[in-house]
Order: sequence, then C-alpha cells, then structure tokens
Amino acid sequence: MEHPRPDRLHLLGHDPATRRRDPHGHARGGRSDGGRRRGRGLRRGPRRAHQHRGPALTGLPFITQQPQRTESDTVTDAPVDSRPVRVRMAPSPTGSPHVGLVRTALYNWAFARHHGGTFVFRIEDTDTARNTEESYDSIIELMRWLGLDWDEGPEVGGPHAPYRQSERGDLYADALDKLRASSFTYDCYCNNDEVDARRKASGSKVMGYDGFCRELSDAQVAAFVGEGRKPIVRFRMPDGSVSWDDLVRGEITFETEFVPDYALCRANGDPLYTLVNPIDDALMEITHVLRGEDLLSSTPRQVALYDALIELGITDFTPRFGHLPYVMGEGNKKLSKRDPQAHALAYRDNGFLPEGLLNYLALLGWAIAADRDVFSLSEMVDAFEIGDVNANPARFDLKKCEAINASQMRLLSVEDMTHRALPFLKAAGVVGDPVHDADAQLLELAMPLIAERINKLTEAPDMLGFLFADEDGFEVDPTDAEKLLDDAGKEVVRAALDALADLHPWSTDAIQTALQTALIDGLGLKPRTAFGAVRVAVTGRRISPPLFESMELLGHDRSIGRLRRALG
RNA sequence: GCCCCCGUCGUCUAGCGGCCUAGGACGUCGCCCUCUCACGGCGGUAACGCCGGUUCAAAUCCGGUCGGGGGUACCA
Repeated sequence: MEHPRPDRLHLLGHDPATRRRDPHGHARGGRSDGGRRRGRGLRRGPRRAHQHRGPALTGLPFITQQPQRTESDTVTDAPVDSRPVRVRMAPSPTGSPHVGLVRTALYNWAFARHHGGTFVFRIEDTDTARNTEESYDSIIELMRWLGLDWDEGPEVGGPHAPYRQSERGDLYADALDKLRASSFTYDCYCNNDEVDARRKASGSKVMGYDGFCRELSDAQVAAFVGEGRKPIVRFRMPDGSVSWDDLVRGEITFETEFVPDYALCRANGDPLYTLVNPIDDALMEITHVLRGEDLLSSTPRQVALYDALIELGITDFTPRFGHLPYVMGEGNKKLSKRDPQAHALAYRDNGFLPEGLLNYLALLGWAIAADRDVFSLSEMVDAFEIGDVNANPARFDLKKCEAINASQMRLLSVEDMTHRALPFLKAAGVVGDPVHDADAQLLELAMPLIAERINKLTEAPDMLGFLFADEDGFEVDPTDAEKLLDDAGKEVVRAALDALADLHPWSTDAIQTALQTALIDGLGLKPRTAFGAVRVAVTGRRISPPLFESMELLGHDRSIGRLRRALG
C-alpha cells in the first residue's frame, strides 16, 4: 500500500510475453519438449517416454545436471538437485491418523533414507478450530510404533525448531510483511458476495477470485478503509503458465488464467496454509515435496510463490514436487476417515506388525520387483526410487494387507514374536504383568506351537489362553462343547481318560500313541472325531495348537482333570 | 461448467517398441499335506476401456474419445 509497486515482471527482469514460470527450465506451456534435455532429476527412467526423452539418469542421489534456462530467465535459484535431500511429512493433527498419512510418511522416509538425506517431521496445526492434542499424540505414537524415525521435528528438535506451526507465528508474520511490501501481493477488500456477483455478471468459466483489487487507486483503498473493511493479502498470480516436472507424473502445466489470485492470510491476520506450508518448506530448506495428489492443484500457486520468495531472499531454490496417488476405499472414493480401515493405529491394536502394515502400504503405488512383494524396510530403502511410484490411485485391500502381515509374521523369530505378542497376552489377562517366571517358561515352550499358525498377534491369546488358565478359571467354549462334547463325544473323552490316566512318561509321543491306540485303533474312530472331542475338553476350543504337544505342556494332572471335568 | 490428474486380471502391480499365446501377489475355485486351525505345496480362473494414427512390429509412442478421481475457499 504505502510501498511502490513495481511491475513484478519488470522487477524480475522478464519480458512479460516470454516469461516462463517453470523454475526448472521447461518449455512453457507444452508437454512436448522436442527432444531437449531437461532436468529429470531423481526420476529413474523414461517411464513415460513422451515426457522424458532425456537420457536415463539412474537413481543418483544428487543429479547435478542443470536444466537449461532461456536468456530471459534470470532467477538465480540454486539447483535443488545438487543439494542434500531434505524431505518432510507435515500432517495436520485433526482426528485419528489415516493410513494414507502412513503411506505418505513411508515414501518420504524411504526417499530420505535412500538418498542419505534428512527426514523432517512438522506439525501443521494452524487451524486451531480443528486441531487436537489427542490427535497430535496419536500421530507421534503412530510414527514411533511404525519405526519411521525423524531427524528433525517435534520431540527431537533440530536446527529449524520449532516444528509446530502454532509456535512459528513470528516467522509467518515476517514473511507476510516482506511479501506485502512487494508487488507480489496486494491487499484485497472484497467480500465473497461481491466476488460471486461479479463472476456471475461476467459469465466467466473460471471460479474463484477475479483480481478486482489488483490495481486499486489510493482513493478506492481509502474508501474501503473508510467503510471499516479489513483487507486480506492476496498473491498476484503471474501471467502465462506455470509448470513443473512432477517426480511421479512428469511435466504438468497450468495456465495461470485458471489459477486465481489466492489468499495468504485471513482478514484478522492469521496466516493460511497457502502461506505457511511453502514458507516452512522454504525455511526448512525442503528439497523434495512428496505429498498427496489432492495438493496437486495448489502446486502452481506454490511454484509461483517460490519465485517471489526467491526474489525476496527468503530462499534460493524451488523444491521438486511429487504427487502421490490416493489410497482409495470401497467403491471409487478416497478412503474416508469414517471407514474403520482408515485408522492406522487400529492396525496395531488389531495385532498387525508395523512391518506388515508398512510392507502392504508400500505396495500401494510402488513395487520392489516384478515377482516379489514381501520385503523389509531396509530392502525398501535400498530399492526405493520416487520415479518408480505409480501415478494411479490404489484401493486399500484389507485381505491382502492381512496376507502380507502374515508373511511378515512368518519372518519373525519365535523369540521376537513372543516379545511382540506379550502386550496382547497381558491385555487379555493370559499372563500377568509382570510375567511370572513360570509363565515365561511356559510361554517359551508354547510359542513355537503357534508361531507358524497365527497371522496376527491378537490370535496369540486366543490360542494360548487354555495353557495359562488355572483350573478354576478354565472355560470351555459353549458352542464347541455343544458340537463336540455330545454323548458320543463324552464316550470318546472317557476312553481317552482311561488311556491316559496312568500314562508315563507324559510326553507328546506317548500321548499320541496312547490315544491313537485307544481311540483310532480301539474304537475305530476317525482321527477328526476322536481328537476333536479331546481337544475341546482339554483346550476348551475346537481350534487350538497341536493337541498332543498342548497336553504335554499342560501336564498330566491338569490334562486329566480337564478330561474328567468334561464328563461332568 | 472450467482446470488438472489417472486408465493392464475382482484388487495391488510387472511391463520403458520385438523377450507378451501379458509375469507375480492377494482373492477366488480345485487338489495335496493333515489331530483342529493355520502354515506349506500343486493346479485352475481372470486384464491391456474404446477408436484412429505412427511403425516391418504397439499394452508400450501420438491424437481423439469414453470412463473415474480431484480442484475450483479468508480449509488443509
């Protein structure tokens, strides 16, 4: 307002007619580059050959190849591709964290680790109306559970602290002041109704702000102020087009006539996402922005804003952008927070391994190899290339997620699985907390029986409960009892009792031989019927670990006791 | 409406002009193993949205079309 407003393009030394908006030197407005070399940066291969005619630059962490600029392009931003990689995850703490967030976090993390870069964690909590501390806590908890460690961020600090936007107000105010003092922005006094009315009257196809306040005279400003209007600050979108070489989609171009001037803050001065997100990325020197495809359409605004930030000396380069596909739910809708499958922490509570969830989520848009889909995090780090990420949305399939989790369970040692199952066993009351020595010993013997047959940790208490239950607390599943401990079943149990009462030694083999002789050979029963009845009597369930081993662990007296008890 | 993104089995994907009568995984179906459950093993099922063009050759490149999704805020 009080500052002079040099023509922005003039200020940049550009000819308005030829100014290209793309910071990486791509041909303006076109997808075809006529065979020119271009800054393909970290993209791996010519995935879409029509978009990438340059030589394949295979996965080098720091590509120094510089896109060529035209003579009119004098912006001196440093080459982002020659900088050490810095990526970030920037969730808003609203509600319970979503599996889509986990996938985004994972790709960012894997990208950082693959390139030996820095993974920054930042909390975007500027929307005080929607943010909650619970949500913040659960995001932290989630990241810790997953093992996606961050190098800078909440709880760990770092050179760009603080990492919660709610504590960075001064930084935004400062940036906003600088922006406002330039011609990159202007104060806007319009209200929504006025904008709508003008849009309607003009019959424009483009929605959004129409630039009415772009060139207000001092008298007009005085009049608005006189009415008591408070301005917001709008970013002045440049003429022409904005394009960038998207890390997962190739070159994307927007004509800026379809990208209206946008608000950077509220009338009360509160900064908006449109400002704080790029400001933080700039201040934190983020080199690669990997985020959901829902932000795709706000990218031309950010790219344009970056030009301004560079000009104002707030940063000296524009990051590369990569837009990750959605994680979809049932039907063709984005997996909604309403969907129980969406809640990331629920997978922990339901007995999934972090390895399982992460492995599955990695598969939603990326593949480690043509014929493999079970892998470790470190294998992923070795292999992960952002250019290999698929651009098309993926549907979340719980069945496959469970199958991948099961595969990861198979990879655990029995000791490890015991360790991981322990919280679930404690929570179910199967073992005490702390665990008694006797229980710990029993557990050590029992886990091998189930380690190969459970697909989630929550199955451990179900399978092992009978072993740890004292005889007063031991219960038989009523449905299973009704089915298998009918009169015929009780006959079987009686025969088993006779065969086992004086059995010595009490070993798996001896038990098996004794029962086989008495029930299969003696009574001529089918193994299924014979052992089924005994199983329910001894373990309380139709489904259990292997019967003879289970009985050995249970011991002679308790086994016999349960057989007696089944007879009523 | 306008802008942008996306389009290979039911689902996730491999595919980078000839290795493709399109590979793997999950699901599903059948069989084997078997004391239940699970694991494991074997086999079957099933896809390049459509139309043009380029090429000796197209799932792959180009154009169009249709379909799906997202955006179009003083939300993020």
